[in-house]
Amino acid sequence: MSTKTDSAWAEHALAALQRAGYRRGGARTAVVEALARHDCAVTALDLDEELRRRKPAVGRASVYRALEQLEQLGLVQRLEVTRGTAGYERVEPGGEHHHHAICRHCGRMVPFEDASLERAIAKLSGEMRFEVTDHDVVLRGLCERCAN
Amino acid sequence: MSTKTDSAWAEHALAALQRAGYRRGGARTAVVEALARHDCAVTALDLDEELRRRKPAVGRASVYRALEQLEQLGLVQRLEVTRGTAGYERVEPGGEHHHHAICRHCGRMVPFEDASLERAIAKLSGEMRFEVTDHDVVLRGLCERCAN
DNA sequence: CTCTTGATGAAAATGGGTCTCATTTTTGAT
DNA sequence: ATCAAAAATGAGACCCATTTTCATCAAGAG
Repeated sequence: MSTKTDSAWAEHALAALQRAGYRRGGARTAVVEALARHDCAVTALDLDEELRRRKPAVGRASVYRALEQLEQLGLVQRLEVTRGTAGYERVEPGGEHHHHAICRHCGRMVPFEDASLERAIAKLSGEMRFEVTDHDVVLRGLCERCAN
Repeated sequence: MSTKTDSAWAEHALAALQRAGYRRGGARTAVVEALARHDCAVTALDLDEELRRRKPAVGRASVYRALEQLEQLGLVQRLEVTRGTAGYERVEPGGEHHHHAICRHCGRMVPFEDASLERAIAKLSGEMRFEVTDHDVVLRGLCERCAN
């Protein structure tokens, strides 16, 4: 969970996109680079605003398109951060990932990871008559600050 | 998971609402009864459509209001069924609940429950500096039919 | 270099979900 | 039972995240 740009992920993602048959495009690349700069879920509109003002401005449609493609390829994870708005964050190639506890009151997201949780899900996925490719766990409640 | 109306839950919910200080109201009661008739997540708009045409028609605002109040009291569980639309389903008084595997392709929801998963989440909730009141687990992938 | 096709952005369209407000019910107090 | 205060309700306007449209541009095959 460093705070600097995860250029390793960016390269990984760009390569995967090319491999998937997508052409090289400025907008999509900009979205990938922006995601590489964020350590936790970002809203599509946040990215849009962030990329709108750039030499060649990136359009909102391109942001959404890129996010969808990245999600499809398993390069980013999508989750609902507040009623009606989704957040996106990169998925590390290794497979390790975290989940989130979201405060009902202030919206703060607290990331966490837990091996036994993952184990339970993996076991379950194998036993079900359903081809599980992804999973999402969201804990809801009150964060430390809002608990009072 | 019977297919007939769960009137026990309806009574439970109505009582809880009253206990919470809400007055008796036709619209809210209608929403509770409608939820009691569904065994798995229903969309707010589905409920709206279902209740709109009734002796005293129920308005959309009332449906959303009732659902929010019910969710607040832990009587119903909310989950994102498709991009941008939430589904609601009753929570049995006992505390036992199920989660869902949602098909990326056809949207079908397959409910499931797993004790070790719940155990992992409970343990985690206790260890975190966060007051967890609810949790959501969603598995995504392809259902039996769409897997081919 | 040229052509085909994917990529892009601006703007309009969608569509859940929320808000407002005038009106009707509930319910505690009289 | 009667009343007034407060809550509940429904229609419709409104909001806002996301999607679609479409005209234009650029990437890459040949």
